[in-house]
Amino acid sequence: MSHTNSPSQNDIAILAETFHLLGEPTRLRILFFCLREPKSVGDISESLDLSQTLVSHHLRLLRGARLVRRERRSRQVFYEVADSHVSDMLVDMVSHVEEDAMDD
Amino acid sequence: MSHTNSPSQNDIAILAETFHLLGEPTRLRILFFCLREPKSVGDISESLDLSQTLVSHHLRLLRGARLVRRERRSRQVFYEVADSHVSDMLVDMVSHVEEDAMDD
DNA sequence: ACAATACATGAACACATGTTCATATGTCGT
DNA sequence: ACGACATATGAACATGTGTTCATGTATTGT
Repeated sequence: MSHTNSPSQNDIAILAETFHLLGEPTRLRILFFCLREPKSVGDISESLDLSQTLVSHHLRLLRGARLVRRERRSRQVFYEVADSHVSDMLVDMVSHVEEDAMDD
Repeated sequence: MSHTNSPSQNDIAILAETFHLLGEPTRLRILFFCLREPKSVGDISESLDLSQTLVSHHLRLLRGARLVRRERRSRQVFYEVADSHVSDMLVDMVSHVEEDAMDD
């Protein structure tokens, strides 16, 4: 049974909110950085060359939409892409983009 | 061979631009409306209850990112989701969202 | 050529948002 | 308890963006 009917008003809202959060280079970089394993805020900040404050702000938004998980380890806080739905989604989108790039 | 390396700087930019365009309820509604078959601007405008001007503006952005195609038929202009990459992407995202909704 | 239909474009405005600065909160070692 | 380290929060600012209004362009029929 293939899905031909249009998504509900609520689905649209959730989709839009999700896409909106993903539609920002800095946030995307953060997400891909902690796609495979949990990364500390400091690690993200240094590795991506972003201010700690900025990283925290973005992580808060991502966590609000349940795109990342939080885990405390003593003084540091580690973030990781929330679940396989999200990571699959991101990986799928990369393949789409890379395939599209070949069409030019 | 599964894809574990992070996307290039350029991929990030394209991804972000794409997600950004999708992260808007009005644009998403337009996209899903002309997902299966070409729809005229007037049809989109009436069916989704949006001003014709607004629809045109959004379609311009969507076309700029090659998310929709244009086709003239005499006086009317029809738009359709550009290709199967884009439509698959949209359909996949809907399933992700609907599956996630079950987890609550 | 003119009017009418269908769509596109540009300016303008209100509003949202990414970033920075300053500061607060939490956690560990001593 | 205190200082140091790691992260979070709030205000403020500049910039971006969705929407509307007014107007322009293209196509068809007469």
